[in-house]
Amino acid sequence: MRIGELSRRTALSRDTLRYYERLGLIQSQPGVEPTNSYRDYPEETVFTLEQIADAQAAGLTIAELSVFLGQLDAADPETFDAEEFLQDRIEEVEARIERANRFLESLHAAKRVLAG
Amino acid sequence: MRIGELSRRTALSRDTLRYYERLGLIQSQPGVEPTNSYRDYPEETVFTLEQIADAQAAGLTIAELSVFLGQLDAADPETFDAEEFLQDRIEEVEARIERANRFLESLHAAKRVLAG
DNA sequence: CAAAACCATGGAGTAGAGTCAATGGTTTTG
DNA sequence: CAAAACCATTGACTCTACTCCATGGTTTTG
Repeated sequence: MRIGELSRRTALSRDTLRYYERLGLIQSQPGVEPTNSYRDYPEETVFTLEQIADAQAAGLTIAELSVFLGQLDAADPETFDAEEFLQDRIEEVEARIERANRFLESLHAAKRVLAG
Repeated sequence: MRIGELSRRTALSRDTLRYYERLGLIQSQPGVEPTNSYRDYPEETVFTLEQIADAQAAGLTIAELSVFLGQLDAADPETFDAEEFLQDRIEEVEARIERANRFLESLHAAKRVLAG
């Protein structure tokens, strides 16, 4: 699909999509028509972008995401430990969710005070 | 307490603490000694900073946090609806937590693939 | 008491994640 | 077929949340 449709379906701006593509988070192909320079995004990009949104909500940076989306095969498999990377991310995300839940409870408490 | 102790106890840099104070998230007093310009932070600041960390993990911006920490009494009570503000934050945070949990599952799945 | 550690203020600089604008082509549509 | 809608590329700009630096004064400590 073209970038316009992808933008509509993901609610992300074209600029954001191009930005993600520059960073390598998503990819596109030249498109079937050779007459223009329009790019073609595969259907699965929609799913990838959903994952990106989830990962960002979980607090990952785009650099970390790149590693995750790149199937975790970093340049040097000698120095990069994929399992360790995943374990570290898991712990960070769990900690973040805990904090978020604690804050959610504060929000509810504040609301009860207002109402009561 | 002085800023150094607060920094140690919260693991936040002095610069960050001063930054937060400039934005009004925390407050300090001139300190008992009149001979210097050292500021004194009340004990409760530690708790406030914990809340700030939680709120940030939950995805709130500092601007939103200011409203929340300011006891929700915005300038004009005619145009500002505190209950609505809280409800909106609650929904956003819940959505964020859902996304984060979904991503956490992706991390676990990736780890299983690596191991298995 | 001198060196090390601490403090304040002001302003500049940085990193991350987009966002905007200019320019110039290509499709779609009424 | 012309206007409207779409697309690509480049580079500059913005915003948020810090972080660093320079300067100069104050405490603490061996």
